[in-house]
Amino acid sequence: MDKKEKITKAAIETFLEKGITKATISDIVKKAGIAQGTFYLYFPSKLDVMPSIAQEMLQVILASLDEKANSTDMDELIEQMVDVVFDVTREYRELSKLIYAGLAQTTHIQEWENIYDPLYDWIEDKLHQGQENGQVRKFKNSKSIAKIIIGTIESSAEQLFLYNDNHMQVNEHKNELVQFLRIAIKK
Amino acid sequence: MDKKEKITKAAIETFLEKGITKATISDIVKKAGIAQGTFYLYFPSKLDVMPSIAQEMLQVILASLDEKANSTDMDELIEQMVDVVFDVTREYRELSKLIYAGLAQTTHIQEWENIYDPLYDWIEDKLHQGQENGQVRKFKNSKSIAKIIIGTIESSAEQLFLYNDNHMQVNEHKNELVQFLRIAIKK
Amino acid sequence: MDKKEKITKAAIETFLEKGITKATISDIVKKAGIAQGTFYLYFPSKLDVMPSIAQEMLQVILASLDEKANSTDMDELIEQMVDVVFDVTREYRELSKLIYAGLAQTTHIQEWENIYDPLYDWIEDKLHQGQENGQVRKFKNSKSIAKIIIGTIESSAEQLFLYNDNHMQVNEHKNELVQFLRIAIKK
Amino acid sequence: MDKKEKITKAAIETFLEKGITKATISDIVKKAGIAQGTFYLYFPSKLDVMPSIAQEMLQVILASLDEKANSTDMDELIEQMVDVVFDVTREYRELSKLIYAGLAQTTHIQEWENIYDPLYDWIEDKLHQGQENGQVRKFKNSKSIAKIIIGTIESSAEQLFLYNDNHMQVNEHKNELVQFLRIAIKK
DNA sequence: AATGAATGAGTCTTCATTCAT
DNA sequence: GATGAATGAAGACTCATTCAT
Repeated sequence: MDKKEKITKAAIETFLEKGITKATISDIVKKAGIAQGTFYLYFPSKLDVMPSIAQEMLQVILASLDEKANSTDMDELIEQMVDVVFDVTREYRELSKLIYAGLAQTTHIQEWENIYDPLYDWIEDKLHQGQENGQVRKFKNSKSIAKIIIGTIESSAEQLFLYNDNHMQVNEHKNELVQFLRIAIKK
Repeated sequence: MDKKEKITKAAIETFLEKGITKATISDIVKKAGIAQGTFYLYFPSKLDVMPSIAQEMLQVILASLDEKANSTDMDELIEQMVDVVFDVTREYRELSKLIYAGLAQTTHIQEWENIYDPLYDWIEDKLHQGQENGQVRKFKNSKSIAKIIIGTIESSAEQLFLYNDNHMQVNEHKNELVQFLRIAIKK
Repeated sequence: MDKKEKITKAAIETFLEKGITKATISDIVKKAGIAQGTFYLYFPSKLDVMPSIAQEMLQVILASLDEKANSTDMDELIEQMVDVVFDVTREYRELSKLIYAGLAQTTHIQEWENIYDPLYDWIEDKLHQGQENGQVRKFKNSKSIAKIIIGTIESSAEQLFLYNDNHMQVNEHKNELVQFLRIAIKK
Repeated sequence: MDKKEKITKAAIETFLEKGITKATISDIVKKAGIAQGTFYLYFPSKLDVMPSIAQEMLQVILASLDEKANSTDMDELIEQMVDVVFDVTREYRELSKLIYAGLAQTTHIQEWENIYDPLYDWIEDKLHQGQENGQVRKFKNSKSIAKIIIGTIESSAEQLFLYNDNHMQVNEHKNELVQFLRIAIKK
């Protein structure tokens, strides 16, 4: 494992443990097992490690979608998509939090968009297939719809797993969400 | 104006100018015109001012909804709601950013939920009225639907105004979103 | 109970809990149930409460000596004295510590001497009685001997109960001390 | 001279000049000629320098004992010991005070015991020699006796030089003390 | 006499950054 | 490239003290 990767892994762990603000470069290098000065040979600052981290998170989502969301039936597919995003968000709950937080502090917004693009493409592709099957209605701008769908699912996942008040019933909410998306999309 | 309010106002200004991380308590008290120690009589730390700020932001949204989103026609109402959230997010773009960033750093998640509750109630109320008019379909859990709607609109607003890549057409996206919500909700 | 006494009691508790350095006037007034400013009506500073505290400690020792150290046999009396100082030091272990610490920080040394005087007098008196009985040898300066005796017993008590390393056998050490004093004093 | 030693020396000077409470880390580093942050590489806080200081004080006593207290006659040896402790306490009066004050504020009591051990050993060794010469009586626990002797001498020195009321005649008191110890120890 | 909110000078402490090795 | 001791600027935070009520 090269130094850059070592630092990224150590940064993830440290951010998860302490939060971005309280994490120090000293913590990171200690965990990475390298010298204080070495960090600066690879990253100019703490926050510049964020894009690499976001990249990793999205790869997990995409891999999981490829594996688990492949039904040709739109009703089923929507449920599978919701399940994947919910599962990943739940499993990487803290990692998600820090990505959202980290991005709001960086100037890497543009990179963030680029990182998300493949996910929007994936959805758009599925929508097109659904339209060909006659299961999905026509859209003026299917890229927008893709973004809306992802936004809808992710905001629910956030409410449930990041800002969870423990009063919300996960399954009940999920069923409403799936129903909501089905009606909004289907022909 | 009491000291707590003074501090909150000053904190908003300071956070907007410098960002949360770079803002110092020293900056805030200078702007508030109070002594360094006085800050600590009201808030234990910089981030503990965030809930008050979030409160204020939500009040703006609620006031704006009351004023501008009062159609009895569900199609129109949805567009009005989207407009309000879009307008407020656009206008208070930086304030929104800092709230999202700030919350991810605090442990005030529970408070955050309490702050948002009146907004969910507002939507739920409108949904019930729509159901009585026969314009809106029945839901198992209308609170969930309210949260989904807000999440959907806000995530779009975020994508457009906070993480905007400048490639998205605002109006086109908005129209898709309105359409999306109408279909998802209506009978 | 008047305010001054209230403050003294509260100061003792606070010093015991937090140590003198870390104890704040704010802590003391909170415990005393009075206002911040009220403290300054009775004491100019935190350390100026110390003499009152020392006074209280010595009263306990003197009362205990009067009650428990009254044998007319010098051998027995010495053991009783040692027992009393040991018992009091053990029981008021923390109070003792803070008195020793507090005195080194105050400028109330003179007061401290005055406070201890009755104790030296008590010992001197007993020595004179012993000399009349023919049990005690003659001294050039019996006040000095009184101070030496007290110093010897107290330093042992400190070693045992304040700076105790848990390796010293209390009884064995006490027996040596009693024997040591008996031989040093007796005819 | 390494940094740790530099800091210790500077701390001694600073404590002597200002007292422990009023001495600041800033004072210490200025005197040591190092940066503020460097202090924290060697000591976690101001009071954690105390054991090093105590160490140094004891070395002075031991060196002085080795040099000046080496008579084979017990009567003479006792007087030499008393002289040494009196001289050192008088000369390092303020240093002594601050050690007593500092230790009472730290949690380094165990270290304190370890620091004193060589002194107790020194005395014990002399007692054994005296027993072999037939000048000293037998003890059940000679370690206890060593501690009692040191305690007796030091408490006298404290009374005379630290908490001195200026009414005590040093020589007269010393003579009584020497006599007291001779009788208590000798066969 | 009593209050307690407000003060702000003064410290402690952290930590990104450097640079001689 | 790698190191890590040293730096010192920068901020957080405390708390004795004041004073209008």
